[in-house]
Amino acid sequence: MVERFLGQTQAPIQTRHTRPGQLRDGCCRRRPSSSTSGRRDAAIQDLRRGTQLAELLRQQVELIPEPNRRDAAVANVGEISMALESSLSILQSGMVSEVGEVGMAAPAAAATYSSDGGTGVSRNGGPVVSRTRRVRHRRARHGAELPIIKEILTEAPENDCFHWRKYGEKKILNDEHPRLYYKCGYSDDHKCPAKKYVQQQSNNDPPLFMVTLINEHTCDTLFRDEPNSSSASQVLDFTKAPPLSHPLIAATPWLKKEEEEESTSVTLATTHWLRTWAVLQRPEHQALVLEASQRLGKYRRVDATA
DNA sequence: GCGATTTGACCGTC
DNA sequence: GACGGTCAAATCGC
Repeated sequence: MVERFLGQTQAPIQTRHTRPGQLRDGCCRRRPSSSTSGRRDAAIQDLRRGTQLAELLRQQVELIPEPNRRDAAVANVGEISMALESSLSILQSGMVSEVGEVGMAAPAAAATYSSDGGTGVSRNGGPVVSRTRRVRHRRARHGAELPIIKEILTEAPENDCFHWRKYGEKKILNDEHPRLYYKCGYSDDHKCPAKKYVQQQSNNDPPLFMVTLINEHTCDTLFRDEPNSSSASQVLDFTKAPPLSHPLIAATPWLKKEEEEESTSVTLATTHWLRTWAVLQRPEHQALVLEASQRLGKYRRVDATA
């Protein structure tokens, strides 16, 4: 029996437990729709397909024998997955609330949370109302503002492919759940400044967590090869990804200016996906993409004959 | 034995 | 003084 992917609910894809071959039949390209909701649905379908492909790619890069390059590649694919899931959240919520500065190296930019106590929407479509809370400016010990890279509402706060070490836990005033403090597992070895705070936001099943990421990782760049290295091809580098105005976006017919105000979230979400896709199209990544495609084709044939 | 986690104390900011 | 963030000793688990 061929399981349908598009017919699944909007529950998040549990990438950690997805095995090779689980990519569902039916995730073929959507047809552009003239309506805004149709375009939104189409974008959601594409993003889901992208998430499946990212998982497939992750399984491929995990076969890289060299631990350092493998970890860096897995981390980058994790960023892809986070970008896609964030984009899905945007589309399913119909609202966008960007927090902080987002660099090209971290395409999972958009969050479904506003730090002023606004509302978000869970990935299964239900509204998430965050309590009004006092938000203090986060400052480093010596008074400097901590750069918040992004805030993400997620059901899987651990699922970002980075190695974190917990260093504290604190009961926060007027919050039911404690805040957990993590720093990069390489903070000592490589002086990586990345940190993240995780706080449960709801008692839903599964619960939702607000993840606040502080500082960019520098540890993964240490693992990257030099530009002239012949072995650099298996490391995805988002710093070279095309800008938002890339022709790929302009060439997407269902993102024309009409109904612009309603298509903003579609555009943003699709931008993340197009950027991801454009990176994967780069020649140095073609070997991985080709292998993933071949495996995908094999699994589809298995599904089709099942 | 070693690395990760826990948790109370401490520190800086407001 | 209250609060959030971090430290570091104690503890846990493999």
